[in-house]
Amino acid sequence: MPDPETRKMSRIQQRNRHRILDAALDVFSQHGYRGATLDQIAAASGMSKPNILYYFEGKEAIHVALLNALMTEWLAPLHAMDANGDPVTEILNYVTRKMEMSREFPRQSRLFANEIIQGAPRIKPHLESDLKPLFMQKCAVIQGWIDAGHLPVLDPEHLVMSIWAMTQHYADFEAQVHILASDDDASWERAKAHVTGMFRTLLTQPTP
Amino acid sequence: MPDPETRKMSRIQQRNRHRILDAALDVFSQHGYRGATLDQIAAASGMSKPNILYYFEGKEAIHVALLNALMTEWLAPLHAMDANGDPVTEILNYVTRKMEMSREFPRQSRLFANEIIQGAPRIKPHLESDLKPLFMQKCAVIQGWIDAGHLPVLDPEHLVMSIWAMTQHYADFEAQVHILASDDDASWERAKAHVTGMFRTLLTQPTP
DNA sequence: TCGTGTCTTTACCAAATGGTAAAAAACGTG
DNA sequence: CACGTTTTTTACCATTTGGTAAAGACACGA
Repeated sequence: MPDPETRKMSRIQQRNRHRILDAALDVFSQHGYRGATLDQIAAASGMSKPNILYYFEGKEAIHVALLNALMTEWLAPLHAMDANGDPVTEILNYVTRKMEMSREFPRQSRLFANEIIQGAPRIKPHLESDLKPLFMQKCAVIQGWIDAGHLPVLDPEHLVMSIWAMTQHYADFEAQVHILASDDDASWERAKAHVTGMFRTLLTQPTP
Repeated sequence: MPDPETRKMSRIQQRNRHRILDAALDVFSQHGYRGATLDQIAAASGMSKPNILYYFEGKEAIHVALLNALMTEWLAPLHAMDANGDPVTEILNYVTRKMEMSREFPRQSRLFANEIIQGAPRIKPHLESDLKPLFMQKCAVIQGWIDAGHLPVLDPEHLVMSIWAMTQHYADFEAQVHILASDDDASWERAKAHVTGMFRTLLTQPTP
C-alpha cells in the first residue's frame, strides 16, 4: 500500500488514485456516503474492488480524500475576495466565480451537499477549522465596507450564505432545474444573469 | 396487510403507519434512500422489522409514501399565491411561508433535497405532473404582473427558484449554518429578516 | 368463553457489502 | 535476462440488508 503522504508516488499510482477518486466522486455525489458501495466505485473506475483497497485504506479514506480536496478548491474563491478592492465588484466577482464552479463542478457541489445534509459527520472538523475562520474574516471585511458606507446596511453572514444558497442550488438541484427549465447554455446564461443581477440590485440599492 | 387505499383503517393501523412514517422520515432525511436501512427505521419506530413490512410493501413503498405526502404539503404555499392580490405582498408572503416551513419541517426539506440531489429517481414523475404545471402557471402570473408594470423586469422562473434556494437552504444546510451562525430564535429571525428584506429590495427596486 | 380475524414475534434466508489473504502477473532495473 | 518490487487477480469471509414463513399473541363480537 503506497503512502500518499510520501511525495514518492509512481506514475501508475497517481493515475490509479486519480481514477478511483474520479469514479468515487460520481458514486458518492449521487448516493451519499452510506448509499455508495465499493463495488459501484470499482465498476465505475474499471478496477477490481481489492485493487481499490490496495490504493486506499477503505471506503471512508476515499470519501475523506475527496472532501479534503474539495475544501481547499471550494474555499479559494472566497479567499480571493480582496478587502482593498471595490466592494460591489469583489462580491459580484465572487458570485460569478461560484456560479461558474456550480456549472463546471456539479459533482463536487453535490458531494458537499450530501455531506452537509446528512449532518456533516465527516467534514465537521474541517468546517470548524477551515471554513469558519475564513467565513468570519470575510464577514468582517464586508461589515467594514458597510461601516465605511460603501455598501447598504445588510447582514454579512446571511449575505454570504445567500450567495452559497443561490449558486450551489443550480448544481445540487440540477435534476429539478432541468425539469422546470431547460439545461442548455442559453438557459444557463439567464440563470447567471438573474443571480448576479439580483445581488447587484441588493448591493447597489439606494441607502434608505 | 392492510390496504391504505381503502379508507377503512383501524385506529391501530393509522397509529402504526404514522409511527413508521415518522421514523422513516428521520432516517431517510438523514441518510438518503440507499443509505437508510429498514433496521434503522425499525429501531427508530420501536417496532420489529417484520412488523414494519406488515404495514408497508417494502422499503421503497415507505419512501414513496413519504414523498407523496411531501409533494402536496410542499406545493400548497405556492398554490396559495393569488394572481389578484398585490404582487409584492403575494410573493413576500410566499417567501415568509417557505421560511417558516424550513424552520418547522426541516426533515421534509432534507428528504426532498436528498431525493433531488440523487437525481430524483422516484419523484421525477411527480415533478413533471404536479410541480411543473403549477410552476409554469405561477411563472405566468408573475410575468403578467411584470407586463402590467407592477413588478420590475426580472426572470420569473429564476425568481421562484431563488426563493426555493434561499429558503430551503436553511433547512438543508442546517449543519453548516449551525456551525457558522448560532441556531437560536434570534438568529433565525435575522435570517428571516435578511431573506424577506432581500426579496423586498429586489421586487421594489426602482424600474431602470 | 369461544372462534375468527388482526397484529406481532421468532426464526430464518439469499444477496449484497466492506474487507482480507495469498498467489499470480507485470514492472523496472542491474 | 534475472530478481526484487509493485500491482492485480482469485478466492474467500463475516456482517449487514431487504425480505419471508409460520407460529404465537391479541382483540372483540357472538
